[in-house]
Amino acid sequence: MAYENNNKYAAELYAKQEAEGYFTADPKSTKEHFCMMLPPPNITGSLHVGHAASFMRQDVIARYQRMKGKDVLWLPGTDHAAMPVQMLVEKKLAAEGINFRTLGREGFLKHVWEWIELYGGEIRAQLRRMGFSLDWSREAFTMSPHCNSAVIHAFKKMYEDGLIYRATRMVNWDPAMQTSVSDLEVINSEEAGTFWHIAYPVEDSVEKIVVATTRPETMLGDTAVAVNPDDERYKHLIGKFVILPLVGRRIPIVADAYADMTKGTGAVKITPAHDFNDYEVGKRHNLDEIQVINKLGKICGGFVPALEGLDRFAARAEILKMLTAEGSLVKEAPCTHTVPRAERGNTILEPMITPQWFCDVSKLAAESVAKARSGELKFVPEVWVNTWYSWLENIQPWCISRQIWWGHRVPVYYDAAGKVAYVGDNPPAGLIQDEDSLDTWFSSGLWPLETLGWPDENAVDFKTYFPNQFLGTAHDIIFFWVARMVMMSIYFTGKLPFDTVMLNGMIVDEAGQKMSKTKGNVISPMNLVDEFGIDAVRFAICAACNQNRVNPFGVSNVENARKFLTKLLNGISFWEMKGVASSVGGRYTSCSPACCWILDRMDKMIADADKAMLLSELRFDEYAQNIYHFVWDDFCSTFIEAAKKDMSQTTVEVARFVIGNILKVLQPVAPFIAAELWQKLGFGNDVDLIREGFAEIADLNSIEEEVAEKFALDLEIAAAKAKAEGDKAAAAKELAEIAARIESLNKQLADKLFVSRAKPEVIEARKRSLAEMVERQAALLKV
RNA sequence: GGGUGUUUAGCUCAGCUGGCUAGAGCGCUUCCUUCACACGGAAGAGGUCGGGGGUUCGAGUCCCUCAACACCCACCA
Repeated sequence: MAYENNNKYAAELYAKQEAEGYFTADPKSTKEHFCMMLPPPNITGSLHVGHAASFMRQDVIARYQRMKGKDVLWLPGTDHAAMPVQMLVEKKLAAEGINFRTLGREGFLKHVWEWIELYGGEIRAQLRRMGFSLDWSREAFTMSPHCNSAVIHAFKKMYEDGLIYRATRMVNWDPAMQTSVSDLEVINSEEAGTFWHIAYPVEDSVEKIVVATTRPETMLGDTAVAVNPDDERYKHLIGKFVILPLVGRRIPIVADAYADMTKGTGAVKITPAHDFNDYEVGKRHNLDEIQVINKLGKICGGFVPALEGLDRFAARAEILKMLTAEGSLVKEAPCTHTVPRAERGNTILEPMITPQWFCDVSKLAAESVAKARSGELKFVPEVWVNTWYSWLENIQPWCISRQIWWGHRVPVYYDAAGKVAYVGDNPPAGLIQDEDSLDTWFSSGLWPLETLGWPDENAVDFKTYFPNQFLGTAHDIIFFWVARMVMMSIYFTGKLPFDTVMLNGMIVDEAGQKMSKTKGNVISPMNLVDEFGIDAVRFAICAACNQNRVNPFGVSNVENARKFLTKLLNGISFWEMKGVASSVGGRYTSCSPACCWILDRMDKMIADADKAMLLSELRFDEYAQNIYHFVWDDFCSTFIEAAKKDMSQTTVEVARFVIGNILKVLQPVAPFIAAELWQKLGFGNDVDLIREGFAEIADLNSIEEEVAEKFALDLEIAAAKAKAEGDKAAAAKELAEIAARIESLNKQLADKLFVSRAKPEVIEARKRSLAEMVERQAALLKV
């Protein structure tokens, strides 16, 4: 009998359980409440193996906590994912020959909603296929009318409190998407580039000052050359002026510590409008900020008519040609430098001074740090707390506005004069709304609040389930999401949104490589489910989820899990033949040594399962491996073999008792096969296993424990004897090993320092070990 | 430049507050269609726990140091 793909059965059971409210939380329940939020995946996305692994861990927790007698709310939902969805729909329209801007905001959004209508169902169907025990009756969406009103409420409050403000500052600008992006969305990539040395003639002098740059196109906006005040080479030039080549602008030579004497030529061109550092230098020296690259990434300002309107990179080439022609380009050298690229779309970003909305989170960040320092906010694994501190302690204002259409629109309204006239919901007529939309993470940051009915603080769900007990998510969004939720919760409620955060590692392929489409090593969890069956995939994922930053995973993991399920089915089928389905089942006090032993092992297995599921531990790999080894090694290899030699009705009933507990421990990981067996063996209806109490230990008395220990030792001795009888050479080898071991134990026990300093239990253990060795030696010598 | 993590069998990894002969899965070798299971069973090979130093009766485990790899943050002339 082999484990076969049980997806059809799984789908039916899941549908039944969903329909009958088995996953639905009950605020009225007298049970302890346990709430966690599903990190909302992109509404138009599909389930990748990273989702599967992260959500799988959460499902194991949800199912385990339910069995432990809690009222569990695991709340599902999806995220509107502003930037990716905007890009997708823009692209789709472009393929149809439509420039999305010609549609206008409302027209474009209509297409977005149609797109969501078309593709929004996939991820939800996949979450169901994975068997995740989510409370679908409470499903949320970050762009729902309710979430929109929560966002507006939040914005208004933060605006009125002065945390949100509009300012014209330098931000990272994506010329392709034509929007600002936040610092976190910038990917710094090391790339090969060129250092160009350009000579700027000093006014009224034959001297020239040579500056080095990787971005010559920005020279059109230069308003100074900076040198280090201590730089002997340039000291005499400070306060003088240079004439900017090509442009003819007269710009000062300023002294600023920013100029690094060891870098380039020691003199640096200053373009305050297109470089973050230069922007700061410009502020210090009151320099003009001259914009020479527009929002489309094209040259503007009209300083060199031949370049006007050229793309920034085409302009670079032109400028180099012109500089060469006039002899100003004195040197070029290859170099590697860091290029800021957009996380979405990979466009090279352009620093740009634009008006944007900012959120000042410095105070909230400090409180978030304090909550972690005090231990109120816990991380699993703990190491992440350091990352938490280092980011939050150096936090910068968060640019929350985006110049795209899909997303929550900034709820600020202006009068005809362009002054802010209203902020919030239901604006009076005749005002003009701000064109910007909000960073997706602004609404995601409210997720644990808005999904429970907030801002209505009297909503039943909010009162019952907030704060949540737990959050599990991938570690790469600790800043984007976790930090924002914590800060927003602290701000609006004074409470943490949850007290334990599990940051899981990333699933990589079996060679440890990040999965990517370009590498072609992506594996689809849904394909695996189709091929191997849902329970095998679930078990495999659970067993692969260790606490490392990366979790290698591949088809072989699933094959292995499938073998295990087959082993389990076969082990149970043995007992079915012995009539286990019609037996009573129970924990018998007077049973065979093998029974005592299996109950003892079972107790350890259950205790280990409970330990692995502590919220401070969360060792999913150990949870799965624990079941694996108990079933395979203890229950099948040892217990069944022993029972074959000494079968009785009592043994069958102990077996039934053990099987019942195996199914309970298995339920969180492989719920469908567990439920099917539960019903087949007559324990109850399959739908109900999820509601059973978790496995409980048999709790052997000391006499039973001794019997169990003796059984284990006898097994070992019997195996050694059997081997010795068959193979004299092996017997001799084993005897030699035992003798050596006995000698070393004797030596240690004779060591006065050891005996005086070692802990008594260690000495006891050594003595016991010695006695066992002597017993084994005696047994072998008799052969 | 700052930080974090990793380094244990051919591969992927367990080894918690130091304590019995360092483990698992896969792979490998030999044998076995034994009546639950070949998605199986039995036996076996394979490790100076990254290098060096230290603390200790005792170190894979603690401390120092060096090295390699990975990732994060900052820099971005």
